[in-house]
Amino acid sequence: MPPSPKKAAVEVSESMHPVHRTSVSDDIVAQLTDLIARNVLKPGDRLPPERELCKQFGVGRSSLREALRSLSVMGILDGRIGEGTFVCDNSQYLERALQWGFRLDGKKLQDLSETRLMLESQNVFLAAERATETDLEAIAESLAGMEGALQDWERFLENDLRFHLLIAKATHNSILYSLLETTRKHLQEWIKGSLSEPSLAGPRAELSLQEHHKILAALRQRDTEGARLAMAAHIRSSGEDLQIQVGAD
Amino acid sequence: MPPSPKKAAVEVSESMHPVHRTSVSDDIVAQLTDLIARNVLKPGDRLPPERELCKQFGVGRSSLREALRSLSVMGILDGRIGEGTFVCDNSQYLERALQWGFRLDGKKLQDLSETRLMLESQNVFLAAERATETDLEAIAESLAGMEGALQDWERFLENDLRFHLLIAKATHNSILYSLLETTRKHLQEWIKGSLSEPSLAGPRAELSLQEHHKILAALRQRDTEGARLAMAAHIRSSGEDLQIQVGAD
DNA sequence: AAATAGTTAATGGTCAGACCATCAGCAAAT
DNA sequence: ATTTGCTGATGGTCTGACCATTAACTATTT
Repeated sequence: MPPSPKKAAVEVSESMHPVHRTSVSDDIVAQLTDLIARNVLKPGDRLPPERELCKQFGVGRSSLREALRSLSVMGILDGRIGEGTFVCDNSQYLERALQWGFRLDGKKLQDLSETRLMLESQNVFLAAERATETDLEAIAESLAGMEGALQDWERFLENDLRFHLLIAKATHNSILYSLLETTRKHLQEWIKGSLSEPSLAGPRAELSLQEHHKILAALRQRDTEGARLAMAAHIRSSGEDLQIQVGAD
Repeated sequence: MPPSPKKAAVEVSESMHPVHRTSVSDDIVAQLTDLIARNVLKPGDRLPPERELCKQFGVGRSSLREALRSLSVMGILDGRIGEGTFVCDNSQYLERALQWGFRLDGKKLQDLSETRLMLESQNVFLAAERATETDLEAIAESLAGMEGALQDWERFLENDLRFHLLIAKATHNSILYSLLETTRKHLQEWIKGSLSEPSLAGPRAELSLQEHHKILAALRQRDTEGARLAMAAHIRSSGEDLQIQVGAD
């Protein structure tokens, strides 16, 4: 043996790099998602039976099922006993993904409402430019629904939500719509969880209605800046109101 | 047998509702995500061995593994051979989820860049209010990095990206940061795919530098509106430039 | 002929057991 | 004190079996 007391190991880091240990099911997930992303597998399509996919991929059924199940959990595939496995026709992948993210990432309430403020402001700005007559009609309808539900808090809120989502839809930008929808939903759930009583009676509802009318008016006039300001004011006002209720808890 | 030729089936839809057949692995996924969302399982924690979890849940190993694997694919769990299964310490669940969403949801390029414009504008606005001295220093450093890499296109872009992400970070709003980061990354990949040559030599880089300097100056002066305008102008300008290159394809 | 009931094959869902690959920890050897 | 080799624990994979449900077909009844 060489008597050298301290022999440094050969340094060959340049010529070799860590091996990539890719698990079988991860590989299958990657392949399938690729097929879906490239639209080779279209929503509604039926995959071959599991036992046959096993042969095609050359893997055991467990590994294959781990991959399929992963995609099912994410809302991308849908397996039905006796029928087969299908690609979900929802195509709302971004929304689903966002829900998972919000659910697990314990975000601060302030960050959430800040994000919402930005989204709503920008959405109404774009909507003022792009809303079609049909869009405006639908928005007006939801506002009418609010007016007709001053005594029914549940229905009032429902139409309130519809009003805002219809505006987002009127941007004709599906990303902005998805972002606002999930942000709002998550925020609403958060509130529901920490607010025992909906309360919020007469005067607040009247004010809210007034604010919504202002927004719709700006939209109709294609007043982008005015719409943005009206929306920001509305959200700030309702936010303050909420603050009071939560704070008084 | 009753001789009635046409006996209508009993209508009891009111008193019975479709049974909820919940698959075993879905149940486990729900339980585990709940534990994580409620912080009972903290990032870095190690789960019991699979064979023991099987007993605790009272399920077979396949079903359990389908659940664990689903969470692994989503970047929530991390299984290491010989060591165990751990809760990912990333805690960037929202980012991961967004990546999945963007990957599968074939979004229009215009929607993406529009979303990016909004995020960057709003982020720089908030950053002008909230950036700490450390934040500003880091941003200035990345700008210096750009200046020192006028000949190295790769490094220039790298510092460019860093500049924008540091601004997003300076908002101290993790949601806005995640949204911008994933949107940008996805956009960049999209571009890389449809752009063979990076080209874009001297004059464009100089202009870009100038715009970045304006943004930083506005940030330093806490000029929220100025920062927003500078950023919007910058993105529009670089967007037009990109349009030319892609269009000239 | 039409509606109903029963049968069968296909398919996803679950379980059990086995084996492999890899890692941490420890003991033995140098 | 460092290296080497062993061992048990653990995730990863495969196989085969059985169950539950569905659709399609067949036989029966009306």
